[in-house]
Amino acid sequence: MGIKERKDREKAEIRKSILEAAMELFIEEGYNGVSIRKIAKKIEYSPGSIYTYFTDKDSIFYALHVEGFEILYKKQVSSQSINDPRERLLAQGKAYIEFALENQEYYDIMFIMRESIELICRQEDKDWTHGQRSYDLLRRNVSECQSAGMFKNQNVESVAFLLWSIVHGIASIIIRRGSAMKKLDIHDNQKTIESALNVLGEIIK
Amino acid sequence: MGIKERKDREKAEIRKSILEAAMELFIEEGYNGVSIRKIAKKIEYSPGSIYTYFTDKDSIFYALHVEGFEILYKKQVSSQSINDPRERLLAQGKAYIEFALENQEYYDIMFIMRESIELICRQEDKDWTHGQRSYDLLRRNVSECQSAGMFKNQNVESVAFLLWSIVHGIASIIIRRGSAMKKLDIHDNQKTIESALNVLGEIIK
DNA sequence: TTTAATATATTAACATCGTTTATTTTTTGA
DNA sequence: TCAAAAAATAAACGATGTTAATATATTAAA
Repeated sequence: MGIKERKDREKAEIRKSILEAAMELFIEEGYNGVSIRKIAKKIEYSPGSIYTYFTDKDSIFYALHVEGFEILYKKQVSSQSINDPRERLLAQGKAYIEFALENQEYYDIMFIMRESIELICRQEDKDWTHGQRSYDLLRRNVSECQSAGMFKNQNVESVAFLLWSIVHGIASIIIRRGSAMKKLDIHDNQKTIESALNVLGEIIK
Repeated sequence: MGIKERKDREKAEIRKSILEAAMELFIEEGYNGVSIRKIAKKIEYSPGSIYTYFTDKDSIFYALHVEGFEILYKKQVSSQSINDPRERLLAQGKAYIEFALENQEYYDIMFIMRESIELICRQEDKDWTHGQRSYDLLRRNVSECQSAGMFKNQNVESVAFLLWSIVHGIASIIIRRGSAMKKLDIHDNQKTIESALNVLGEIIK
């Protein structure tokens, strides 16, 4: 029964090439550059064929959103090896922002864009499978920090939400307002992030 | 010379009605619900007429963005009356988030949306006049907190950027991921924000 | 008041978009 | 080899932003 397997493999390959083409167009030409017709032209298929692999345009972005969470989670896990809970938490924050800046388009799709997020709500029955896994990691780290004496008299949920807000805030401002920041006397993103995280490190005790 | 004035007034009124129609459509039907043709129908003009008042669709969103900053700045100024610098800073943060949640569509246009922000970069010669004013207020407050002994050994710019990131993070997560949050065991936005700000208040010393 | 100039409004067209349907081509399994 | 199934296509639909040619008001000067 190797034939069906090859078939599946081929289907998966075409699917992948659609996602690759979509991502390339998104990087090169922005959101408006991503059209079914352009994707089709890029992979040398007819526009209609795309609908054999994806139900609509939004679901292409949804698939990219899933890809993005895979990358993020791997990165997060690899920063989990640190023993000290406080250091581990800070490293996770750093990894999150690093991911966001190294994969700005993925981050946009995963956390900022209207289009993909609207679909997620439908697609996942208002659940949020992929984000959940990453968020659970954060919660666990916060909880372990608390066991180590940090965040006294604080709710784990509140702290986790606040920390996520902080790193998301930093990442999304830089992604969306990078050029405006230059006029706020913020010139070096890398340095700004570092010092912001330093302030955060000083502050979190 | 009252004629020219009346003329200008009339022009301004039509302009305003375009913006009102655009905002209504945005609130009622989301971004895709805002089209030149629908705006035109709503104000009983032909689609082409819109272009007498705005160069393109993006510049309509740009105008809304400017409106939004007017509202935000007023709100921020009114929370400036508090004497204690630390309390004033916290109040400003609260006012910021309050504005964001009470005017989610404005906030979206001002800080999250791709379309309007892309234009801002062109329109304002990569400057950011309207945000600048609000950001200066934040900087001043941070600076005065520092004079009062807070944020020792910290850079004003870094602290300001971090604080902006925090409130922006909270606001934008709730606006974009409100439904997903329910699945993260976050049910009451208002309570979450309050306790997140409480943690922040505890943390900031 | 009439007329020329100007500002505003409209219509119709263009290219593009996402998506669907009917049709054709290709591939599969017996 | 051939019927059935799957995949790919072309053509069409309605909708979009925008523009150019045209028509209609409105204004300022004669």
